[in-house]
Amino acid sequence: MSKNTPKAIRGTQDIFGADAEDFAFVVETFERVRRLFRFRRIEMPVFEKTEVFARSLGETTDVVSKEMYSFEDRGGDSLTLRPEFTAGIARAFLTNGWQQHAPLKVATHGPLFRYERPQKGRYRQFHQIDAEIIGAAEPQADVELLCMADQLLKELGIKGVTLHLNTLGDGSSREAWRAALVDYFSAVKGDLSEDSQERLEKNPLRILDSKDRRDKPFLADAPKIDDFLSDEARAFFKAVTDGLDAAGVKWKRAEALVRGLDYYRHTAFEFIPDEGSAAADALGSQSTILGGGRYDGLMESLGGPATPAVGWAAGIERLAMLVGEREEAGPAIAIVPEVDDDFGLATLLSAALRRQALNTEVFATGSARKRFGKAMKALPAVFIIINRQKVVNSEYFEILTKPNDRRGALHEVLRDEILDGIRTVFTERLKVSSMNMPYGSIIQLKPEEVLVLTK
RNA sequence: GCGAUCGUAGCUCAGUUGGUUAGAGCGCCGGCUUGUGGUGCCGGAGGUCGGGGGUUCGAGACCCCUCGAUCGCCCCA
Repeated sequence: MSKNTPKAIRGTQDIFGADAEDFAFVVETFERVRRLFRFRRIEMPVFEKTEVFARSLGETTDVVSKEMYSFEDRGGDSLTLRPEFTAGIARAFLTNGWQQHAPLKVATHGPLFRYERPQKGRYRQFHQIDAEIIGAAEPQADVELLCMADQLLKELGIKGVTLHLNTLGDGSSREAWRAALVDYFSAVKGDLSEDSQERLEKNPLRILDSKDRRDKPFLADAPKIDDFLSDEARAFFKAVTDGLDAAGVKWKRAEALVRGLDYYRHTAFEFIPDEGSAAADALGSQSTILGGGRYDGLMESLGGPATPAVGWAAGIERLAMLVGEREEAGPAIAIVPEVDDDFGLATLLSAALRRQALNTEVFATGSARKRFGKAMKALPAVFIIINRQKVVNSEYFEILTKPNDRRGALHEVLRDEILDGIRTVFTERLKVSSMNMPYGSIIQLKPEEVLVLTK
């Protein structure tokens, strides 16, 4: 590589091969589960006016104050690449009059941008799947959303992950709790870590999940949200947990679980790998794989009517790390024309087979030997080798259908389907009633038959 | 924004206390062998050792800066 070749931007990734398969598997599974739960697909712009994020997330949050990709466009407007989905969806809900569809269940996925230090499972351009229920104040909405998340993780085959659940109460409960925490921690401020002293000013709730040893002694006796919950908030949370129990979704109360962004109320949750699990190992310090909560305050911060809503998002890269290696599957059929003159016949066959919904790849570069070697490496279920033979004065073609023994067991079931497909192509084209074609059979075609085939 | 480790061919890595034309395996290209084929053998292309500066008779190795990667902290999915 020349030193003049531009490099990828820090924190971005080019995804290829097995990793790309993992990524696609996550997205495809999400799409399937989304339909099962009847969430409607939406597409959102990748950038918005900066104020969309500044007003909804809160000016003082780290995301807004130092992690946004903001720029001025040619018209002088301040725009920002979306650092999350929720704010943009809320904006769309308000500007498009989607109130008429409320309660509205929507889902989307795509890239997000945050100027952060890259590390394991964390990038500057990263990707999330996202689900939201807007305009539903009932705890049933929280339950349905969590059921969907739970089923998604199960269908992805991710094990050793637990739903950690908490309530932040309604607006007034949350404020009372926050004030009590500030009082409590201010009294011992000098003994707290520097980080937590700062959090005391900016985000006191966050002190609760501090990892610093100096903070730990004070955490157990800190004020609990449960002592500040209004009767309504308590009833709401109970309805959520009862619903989860009814649906068979396992959960664990996590009193220290809070949300960083200002707009959250009531339910807050994260799916976190169990300690010592393979999932925890694979993720390093990026422990949360799916997180969200209720954000009843958001719409008002954007100047809209009070609108209750609840949602979650999950990092696709993180999920992809947990779904296990998905190899790129080999082709069903590999076609190897031994000489270039037979490339036309190979093209004809591949086109016909693809129309039969059989994925097919043609190997036609290098010597016959190399062609076969490359076809081997692609691990097809079946080979079709086109071999031109000369016998005395006439020329004929041999078409050899050969199952791949190397991965025989894997393709056992597939083979019959594949050979059926090949048989169909030949019998239809040659207008013969049937064609015997067991594994390893050789079909000899005269030039005039090839002519019929290629017509 | 802070800290630690690292950066040699397309990939995975060797490269001894600084000492001649920087190596291997895999991959790629070509040839031979074999001849219903996945093997073996031979050959070839491909590196200003991330970039810049410095120390030295001499730097891939040492020092500084910078860029990037990885893993933590903060924050967060």
